[in-house]
Amino acid sequence: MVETKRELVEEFRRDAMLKATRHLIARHGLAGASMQAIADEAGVAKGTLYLYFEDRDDLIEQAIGGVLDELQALLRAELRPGRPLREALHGLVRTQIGFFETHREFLRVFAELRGAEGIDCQRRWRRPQFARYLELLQGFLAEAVRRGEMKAFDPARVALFMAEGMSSIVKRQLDEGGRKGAEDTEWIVELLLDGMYRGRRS
Amino acid sequence: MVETKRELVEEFRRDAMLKATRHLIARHGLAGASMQAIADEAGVAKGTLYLYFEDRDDLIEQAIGGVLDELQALLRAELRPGRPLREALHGLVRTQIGFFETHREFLRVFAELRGAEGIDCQRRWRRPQFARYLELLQGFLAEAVRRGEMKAFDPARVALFMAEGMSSIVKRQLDEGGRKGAEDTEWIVELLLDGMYRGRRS
Amino acid sequence: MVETKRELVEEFRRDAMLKATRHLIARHGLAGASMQAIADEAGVAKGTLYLYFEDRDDLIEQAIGGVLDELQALLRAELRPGRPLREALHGLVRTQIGFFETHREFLRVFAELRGAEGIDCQRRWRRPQFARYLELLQGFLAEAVRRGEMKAFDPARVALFMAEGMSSIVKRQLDEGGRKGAEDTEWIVELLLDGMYRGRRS
Amino acid sequence: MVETKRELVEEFRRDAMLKATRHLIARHGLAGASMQAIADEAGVAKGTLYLYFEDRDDLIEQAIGGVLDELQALLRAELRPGRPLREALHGLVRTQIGFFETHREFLRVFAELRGAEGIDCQRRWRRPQFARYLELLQGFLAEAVRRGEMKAFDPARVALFMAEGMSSIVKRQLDEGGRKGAEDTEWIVELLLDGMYRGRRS
DNA sequence: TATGAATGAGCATTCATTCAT
DNA sequence: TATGAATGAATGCTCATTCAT
Repeated sequence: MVETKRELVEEFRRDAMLKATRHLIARHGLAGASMQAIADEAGVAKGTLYLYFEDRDDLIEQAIGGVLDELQALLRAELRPGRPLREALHGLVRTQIGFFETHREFLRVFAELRGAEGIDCQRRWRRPQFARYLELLQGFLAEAVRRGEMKAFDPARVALFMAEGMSSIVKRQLDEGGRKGAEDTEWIVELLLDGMYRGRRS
Repeated sequence: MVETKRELVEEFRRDAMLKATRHLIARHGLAGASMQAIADEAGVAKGTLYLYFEDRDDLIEQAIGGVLDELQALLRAELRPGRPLREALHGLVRTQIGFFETHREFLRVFAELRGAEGIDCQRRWRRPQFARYLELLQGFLAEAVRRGEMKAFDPARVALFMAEGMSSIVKRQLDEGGRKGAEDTEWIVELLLDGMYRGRRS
Repeated sequence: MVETKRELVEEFRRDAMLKATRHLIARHGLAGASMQAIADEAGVAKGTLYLYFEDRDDLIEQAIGGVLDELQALLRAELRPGRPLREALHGLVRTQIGFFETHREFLRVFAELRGAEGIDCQRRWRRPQFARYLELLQGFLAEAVRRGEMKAFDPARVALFMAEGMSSIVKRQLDEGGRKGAEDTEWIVELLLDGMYRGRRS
Repeated sequence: MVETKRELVEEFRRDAMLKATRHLIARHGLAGASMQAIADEAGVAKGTLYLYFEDRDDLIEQAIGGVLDELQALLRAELRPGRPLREALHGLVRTQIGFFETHREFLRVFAELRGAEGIDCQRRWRRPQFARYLELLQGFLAEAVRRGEMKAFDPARVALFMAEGMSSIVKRQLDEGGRKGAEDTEWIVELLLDGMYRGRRS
């Protein structure tokens, strides 16, 4: 029982540090999240951060990873195998938009993560988070192609295209203060499924 | 005449600095472009950089801006008013892919720029470059909507969506060493115009 | 009785801490004996160290002092007043070499202690341990001079000279893994008593 | 000419830093010679140290190395091959004592260097300086043995013994403020050559 | 005008010490 | 009494910016 209490306190502080980290990254970018700044924001001493996390990379990895894991789980539910493409896509877009509306602080990280993809990644954590997200989406699209519900586009490429396009929209929406998640969901799904062309089917 | 000569020399050095900056950013990222590294690469002294540019941000802004201006001009030619949507889109995608194939060094910056969009502009340069690019595209789409060639989607949103999706594809393509610009152009245009859906027109 | 029992326990823990300290110093040098490392090695909490010792300096002083006291006692037995110089010197060298062969871990500290001798005693513990050791030796030599068995060299100087020379030999011997204590004893005694010169008595 | 002036200034500052380093080591030990402390003592900014030296190790190595090289050269002159043992030894002791009387700040470093010999040398510079000094002495002794002027003691061991004994004497002398270099030279040479024993030749 | 030596604030990280439990 | 989480000063090092030459 005593142990539980202590653990609660620890969990609380740990969360405060992770939250502070995300907050700072959201406001000032990865570079702006210095250990001192994080400590100040979290209301602890600099040294305390090192009691909870290995080093800066570890702290940032966990701050980012936790949230992305959550998103991952939500999307996995929407993209369950066999679901009709249109329906699944609708769920995907709606979920992702909703997620970022609650974690708006997180869009910047997401963007920086994508930006750093692929080149000269000395930061060990940058890679896998976004990659796992893409694989999920790609897997679903591949199945849709097999089912004949989707054109024979390369699922990996389309997944990337969608992910980027979509999150840029959410980001812009939130930057502008709007909250038109429902509307956005509609046109994005239509654009992706049926295209923007009004003319005769080409 | 003497004045002109001096100006030529100045322009030459200025260009050397901008080129060095772009080169370094391309190879080592924004963080790798330290003032010392830029000065060395450009063959000038560190202090000289401050005679031509306000500070590091200014230098980087101009280094990036120059290239984006070039791209801007190319795209403006493709998106000339009245051009059929499909044709213009084709040209847009092809041009942009081709541009980044020649300036592959530049994709990283592009990504980082987009990542930083909109939040906390201590970095004052991040904003306008990408915005101008979008406005161009958005203008063309608006006209397509007016002409009735495109569905009544918000041109600003679609422009953003397209731009992000497309550049992420190019980035990935180049990261992987591939050179399938022509193929990519085709499916991207088809996806955007007609959607990925294989079923009956919805 | 209860009190005695408690005292025993305390003494036991105290010893564990001192032993841990010596162990760490031996393996990783003074700098490697951090409070955390000592606490871990001793199986107590960091805070507990401060219940038994004033601060780090105090702990280290006592850890070192204990061993030196032991050596001191051994040497005192060898240097008992009136013993013939050659015999006593032999005993001294043999004892000291033997001591360090069993406490090899300790030579490093010994060396660091001597290095720090005499200057700027922010480290208050460095001084007295080695000094006491010297006084013992010096006292014996003074007597040998009085007895006319030794030349009228300043006993304090000779004591120092001997002590340093000797322990450097042991240190080197052990560093190299050798175990030639007996041999070393012989030549050191001969060098000190009769010199290295081979020619006629000068 | 202009170049010469600049070089002079640089050499001057460089020397100030090296001197400050030695001074601090002498007063507070190696650990007390932090980059900030050295910078303050030398009257420069912390960053300036890194313009002249690779890193802390480099700075300390050079501060120590330069002086030891000088000593090395002096001793080499005294120990020239073929010189009679007594004469050479006299020169050696006198020179070394004199050297430390002018570089008294240096004795502490010397002692710490010897202390750190042989075990767990992560500091790359600690080793070679003292070793080279010993090899010089050892070489001379080996020759004296070959010539039959010295007893068949192991020259390496005797060199070590002498070096340590001697420098401890100088150190003590200087710590106490005395300046009895001449006297010390005499008894040390006699002790080493003929021993301390007053009785009949043994 | 051009230089590059000098600066010092800032960074991530360590560790002796304190103190609420 | 014993604990170990929390602290924060200190460390080695980097780099954008300044300024005497």
